Amino acid sequence: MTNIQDVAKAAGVSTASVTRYLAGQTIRRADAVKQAIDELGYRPSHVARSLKTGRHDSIGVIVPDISNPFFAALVKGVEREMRPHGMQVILGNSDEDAGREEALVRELSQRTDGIIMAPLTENDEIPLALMKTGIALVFVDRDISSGPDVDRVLVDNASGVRQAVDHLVGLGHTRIAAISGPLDSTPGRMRHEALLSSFEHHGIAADDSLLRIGDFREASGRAAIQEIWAAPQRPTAVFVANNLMTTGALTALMEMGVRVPSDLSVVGFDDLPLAALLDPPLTVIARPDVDQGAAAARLLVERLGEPGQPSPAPHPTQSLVLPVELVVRGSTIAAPALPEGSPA
Amino acid sequence: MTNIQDVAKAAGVSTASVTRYLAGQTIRRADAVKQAIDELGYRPSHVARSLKTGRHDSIGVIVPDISNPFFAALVKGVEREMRPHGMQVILGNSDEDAGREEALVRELSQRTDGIIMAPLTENDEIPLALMKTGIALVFVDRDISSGPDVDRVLVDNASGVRQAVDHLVGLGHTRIAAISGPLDSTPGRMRHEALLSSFEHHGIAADDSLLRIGDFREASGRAAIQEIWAAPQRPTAVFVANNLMTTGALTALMEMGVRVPSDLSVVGFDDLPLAALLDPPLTVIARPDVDQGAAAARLLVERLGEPGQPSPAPHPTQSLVLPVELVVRGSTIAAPALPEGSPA
DNA sequence: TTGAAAGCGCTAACAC
DNA sequence: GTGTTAGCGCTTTCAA
Repeated sequence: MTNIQDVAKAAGVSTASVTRYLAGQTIRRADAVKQAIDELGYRPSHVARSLKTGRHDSIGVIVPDISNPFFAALVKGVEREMRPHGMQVILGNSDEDAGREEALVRELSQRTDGIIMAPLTENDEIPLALMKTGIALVFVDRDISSGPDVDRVLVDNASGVRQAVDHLVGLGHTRIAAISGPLDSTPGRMRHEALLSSFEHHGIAADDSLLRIGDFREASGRAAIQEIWAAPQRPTAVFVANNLMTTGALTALMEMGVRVPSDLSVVGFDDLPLAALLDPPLTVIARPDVDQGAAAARLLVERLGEPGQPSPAPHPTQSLVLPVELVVRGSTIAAPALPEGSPA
Repeated sequence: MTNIQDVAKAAGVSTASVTRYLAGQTIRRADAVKQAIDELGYRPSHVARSLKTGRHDSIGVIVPDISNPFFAALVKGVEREMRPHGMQVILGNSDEDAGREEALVRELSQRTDGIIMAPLTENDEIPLALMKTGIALVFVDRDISSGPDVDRVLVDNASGVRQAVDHLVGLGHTRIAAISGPLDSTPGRMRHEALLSSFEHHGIAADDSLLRIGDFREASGRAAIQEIWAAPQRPTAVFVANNLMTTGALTALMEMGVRVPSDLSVVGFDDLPLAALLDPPLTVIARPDVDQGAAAARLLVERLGEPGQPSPAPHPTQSLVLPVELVVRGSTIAAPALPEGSPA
């Protein structure tokens, strides 16, 4: 590879002048340098530059599952926001694996100026270690319980669950099942807690045989709904705490011959790309995905500044909570008439 | 940050010995070095190491659209295959934008030892430039017309289209519409060519009013099906060349009140995560996604070798063509009885 | 086995 | 505005 010395020699200047030219400063022999660069096909070594400056002009995004459309959209939001700032976005997919998350953090913290991540669990200690290295950090979608001093973007999980439960109760449902996410993750815990408090608010008794905890993956949604449907008293509606588990639950229901919504109303957290095309179209709590990523990217840019510019002054961390929205489609209908002898 | 000198000093050895320890060689004062590393929390600088060795122990994957489930799955396959080899996977999403693809290639070629990519078009010159830098390269899913000397993994597009057309013809369809992909991309061109030759093989006249070219994105599927449905003689079946356009077409059909499959049979290329849950369940050509990524990763590993090991001897490039498979679900049924006066 | 020292390619004082 | 030069942190000859 041709290096800066070759260019300097060819242009008859010092390497310092080439650097200055590259940095956009005005130098006398700019044309000669430009020509030398073009002719030699010179590309500055990113590695050498990083070693010298300690900057990388890139950021990392670490998500638990890139094949979850929510995270794919989130990443898109980050990229769109970062593009005009001249920062490369490097993506890491931890595949819901703590070991892999750690490897990614270790790796990306050496190649980037800042990291946007959705920690696997609230007890995740990996981000703590990261913060000590001084790299800029933004949590998105998920939080950790200790170490509050980080920028973060979350959605209003509690409000979403409340809207879902209100909607079902408004349709006359009282036997409501739920498939929650892992209680050691922020969205899992917040949604589950909001569910219980919504039940309480509406005077609905929490029936353990109708409450299941999954792991946010498709298979756990399948298993959970099968158990729920085997309960002594079946529910008339079910709330599922994320998109993948909803998919699993719907598949299992179809296989079991349970008709949605006549046998069972279904409302899911997270919109799905094809939710409107499903049979029936799915009622969901939709939350911002692209926007959530973009918001996280903006927080990071505020902290890092633009490439080539001096870093902005440190400022207090920010917590953003984005609103969510109930989208009523066809998978929720009024509860069937109460069987004889039921309480009002 | 603590560096190798600090460790060497603390352990009372030279930096060379620390390097040797890190490389797994046996040195006399190994314990002291280990202790110094632990106490100081030393992490070798990846940047400095890369500058010196020219290796990165990581690979890049560049896809046109990470929110396309096909590419998300492909990336997953790459990561799963790479993990045991100790190589980090860095992901780039070009968002179907040539400028962004170029930026990613420029960036990742400086941070990785090899790149797996799906070039945007067959005329894409970016990979050619990349090959000149000597970095290892594997094409996946898409190819470029010039510069054949690259490892590649494709799927049997022609066979897939043939299976789809055979299936429709077998159901009695003769007025078959098609929404093809961009003719300057490998899958777009191959599928379109296979379509025309399948038509010819079955004696079906290609009707321009039923043939549309999209861009593999959802909106173009919507627009195309609307145009097709406005044709003087409507089709009884449509073939759509990828998943996103299929989604768009189905949405538009629903909005137009066209019933699938009674009004129109639909077969799509690419399976969808929710294809079985759609109304009706979608008949598709399913192709390997995770496996395609894993295969590409394997080719790259064969070329690069393991981190820390000497590189394997160069060997001829390989081209893999993976089989695809027709999955018949509910969106294709027998063609309606011919209107009076039609030819047999 | 070990240490000294050169140098990967670049940037940023510093002196002119 | 320009050139000289030290040095970012590491690996790798080379001699011992």
